[in-house]
Amino acid sequence: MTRVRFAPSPTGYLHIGGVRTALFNWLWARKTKGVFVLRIEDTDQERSTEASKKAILDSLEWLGLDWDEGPFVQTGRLAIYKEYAERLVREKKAFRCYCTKEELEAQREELKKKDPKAQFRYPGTCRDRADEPNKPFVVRFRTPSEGAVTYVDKVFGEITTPNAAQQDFVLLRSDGMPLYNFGAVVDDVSMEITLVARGRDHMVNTPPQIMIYEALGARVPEFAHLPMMLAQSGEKLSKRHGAVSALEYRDQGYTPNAVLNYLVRFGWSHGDQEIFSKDELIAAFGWEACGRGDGKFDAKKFLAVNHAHLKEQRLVPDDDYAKRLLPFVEQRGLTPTLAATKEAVPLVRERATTFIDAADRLDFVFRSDPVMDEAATAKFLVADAAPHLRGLAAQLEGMTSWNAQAIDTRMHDWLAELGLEIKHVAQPARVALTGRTASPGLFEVIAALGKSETLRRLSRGATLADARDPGRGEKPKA
RNA sequence: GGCCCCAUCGUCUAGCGGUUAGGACAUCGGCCUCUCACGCCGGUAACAUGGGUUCGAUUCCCAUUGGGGUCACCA
Repeated sequence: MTRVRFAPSPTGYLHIGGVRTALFNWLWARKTKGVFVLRIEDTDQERSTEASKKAILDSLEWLGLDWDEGPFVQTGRLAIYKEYAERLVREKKAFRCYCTKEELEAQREELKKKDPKAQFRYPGTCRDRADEPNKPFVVRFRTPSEGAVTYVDKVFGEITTPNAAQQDFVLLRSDGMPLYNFGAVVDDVSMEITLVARGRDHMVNTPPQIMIYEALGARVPEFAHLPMMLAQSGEKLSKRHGAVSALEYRDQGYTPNAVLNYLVRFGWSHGDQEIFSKDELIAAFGWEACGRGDGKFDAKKFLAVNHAHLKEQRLVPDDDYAKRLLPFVEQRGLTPTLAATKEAVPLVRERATTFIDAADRLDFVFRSDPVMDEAATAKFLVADAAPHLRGLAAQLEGMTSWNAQAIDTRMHDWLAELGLEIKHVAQPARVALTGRTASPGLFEVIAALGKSETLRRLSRGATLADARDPGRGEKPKA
């Protein structure tokens, strides 16, 4: 049984790099019908906050990365780390170190003075020191200076690191808190994790962690490291490069599966396929198709992927679309029903790149008096246009069946009689109905607004047009 | 600096010894067209460098260069 985990520390919002790590774990769990464990690594008391923890849970929930066990919280498991640490001390695989922070710091400074390039290594002063009651201590791992650790990474292949690169690293702080490597290993052992997938920035932690597994007599899990996602500049991706928090994308009107789709294609590929539903992702996912090179985040492609999802009924069905769109419409002070929202979705299906964009494009539908764009009004609601708008209204008034196709036919018949082309009336009508020069198709707009509302807006547009001199589009309103 | 890792269009990537080096985003033309989009057609654009191995290297090996990660009582 596969058991994987996502173990963020609650020291801020959930970063999209973190989402990617969670996603790869989640996909592997779902693909193998295994278990996805959520663990909160909150042993850094200074930086951990309850708000961050909530942001992480909210993010995962929004993204649909559901966990099967947890969330487990490390600060709730301190007794376990202590017990494991004591066991290692008893077995002489670890030892108590009574050196103070200041002493270590002084030694570091001393070394730096002699050779600025030399790296500080714990001198081993306490390795065989007798216990000293009532004196604070940390527990350090007794690292062998010879030999090497080798493991086979699921994406990077065989990795060998000499033990000489390691020192007697700290397992337990003097306040009883486990350090990352120790806490993670103890938890992964007791939660029976079979594969650890995480960012490449953790690759250096793997050898010492394997040492701990072996000292504990525990089975070493498999490891899979993911290449880094960097900013366009090549630096680490952070707030100054734009939106990096998962919830920001929610608030910008992205649909969760598109976020997952973009992130999964970053460092993983499946032939030429770019767009995936969640189920397709689960079916296609595998470590062998993961790349090893770091990459740069591309906001434009991300947007394009979101657009691709919003376009397809298959990926975002009308019901789902309407449910996610509605809050953005409400943000504009409008309160259509969910049903009305759903009816409007086809108008923007192929146009909207985000739900915010969709809400903007549909503003005229849900607002009884559409916001009239100044330039559009000045250009198209001119005196020449008034008769066309009234003529169109007259045609529509007589219609019995109200749908885009019928409206299309009726309008073209009418225009043919007059010897006009649609382009002569389309823009004035569009501005009268939507307030803008750009909108969904005119017949669809008319069909969506309904007869009485269409007639009302056309009449109002004609009135506005009357107020202008013929052929002089620049006149201000009276 | 030590240790570890990486290297195909601007970006994400396909390629797993022999290809006109493919796709997507972006970009530039064009078509479609009631606007905006969608869609369609086409263009520009990449194997970091130097050595090997091989009949033949983008592909395998080694260097160089470049980039990244990490060196805490953070995670």
